[in-house]
Amino acid sequence: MTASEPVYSPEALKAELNAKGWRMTPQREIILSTFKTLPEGQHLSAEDLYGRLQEQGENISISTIYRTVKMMARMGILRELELTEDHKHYEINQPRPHHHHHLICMKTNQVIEFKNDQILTISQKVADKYGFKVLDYQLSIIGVSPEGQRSIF
Amino acid sequence: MTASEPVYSPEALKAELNAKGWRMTPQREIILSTFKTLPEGQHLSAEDLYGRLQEQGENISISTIYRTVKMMARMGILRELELTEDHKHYEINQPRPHHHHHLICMKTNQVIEFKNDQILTISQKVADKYGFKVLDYQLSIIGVSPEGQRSIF
DNA sequence: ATGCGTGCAAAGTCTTTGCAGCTTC
DNA sequence: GAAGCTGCAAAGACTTTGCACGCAT
Repeated sequence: MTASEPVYSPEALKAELNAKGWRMTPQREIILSTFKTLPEGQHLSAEDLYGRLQEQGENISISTIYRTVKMMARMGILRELELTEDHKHYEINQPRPHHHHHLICMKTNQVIEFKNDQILTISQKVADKYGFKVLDYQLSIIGVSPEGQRSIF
Repeated sequence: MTASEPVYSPEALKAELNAKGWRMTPQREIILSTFKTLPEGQHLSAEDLYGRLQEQGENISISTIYRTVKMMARMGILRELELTEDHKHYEINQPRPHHHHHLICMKTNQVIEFKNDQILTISQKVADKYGFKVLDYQLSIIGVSPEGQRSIF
């Protein structure tokens, strides 16, 4: 998937998995669907997703969750976000105009999303120069929020 | 430190630490100096740094290294990089024109640096809008390199 | 029928923390 | 002198892996 193709349907996922000799499973479909219905701006860690599915009565093991989100990130379906905390977060990888970036406060862990069209252009130009296929592009601005600036430490 | 101030000297580090009631130590000076003399484009994980210091006969414990790089990242002296591997890398946080970004191959873990002046402008505009003080800004383009594209998986 | 995927539990990797003694201010 | 800092070892958090069984193709 390039940055400007539509979000995956279950059928598209199945087709791509099968093309690689892999398989569609109920677990993979549930996980994809969970991310697709997540409100914009929400992102889940593996544990978040596990808890959420448990609440819904879906018993998908934590191993499968880790395996699946990593696979989907490698396919470009999910974005792997490194916010300030010590674990990864995932969210659906949406094309413009939904694609966004993150402004992160190092002190409070606050995360603000923002959009900017120039970044796609810059990213594609750089990727083209080196012959890379783009899966995702993220501008992360790391700083200190107004609240964070009020504390000395 | 904002994105356009000069790189830290030992004296500047000491001054800033003291202002917060903290202290300068030989370990902190050695670690700062190691990053400052690192060739552009090199970045070290905590273990890398530990090994490198061991080779030089500097016995700084791994705990101190973790504590120090995290502290320096929070101060804006080091950039914390999340490449594709499962641990963080650190490098000195340099102002323009040395500031750069990363193009990362998800399959081969290859990392290419690139520079782009627009990104500073964009970042400062976004940060200003929300009243954030900028410590670092990183555009990470995640994709697949030409070599990576040749393998099916 | 084949062999990929899942769940479980165990192991692994990276990172953090409690504490006693040392060092800096 | 007071308080932060280090080193050590132990613990902690997150993630991966081996294996047997089940399920998609």
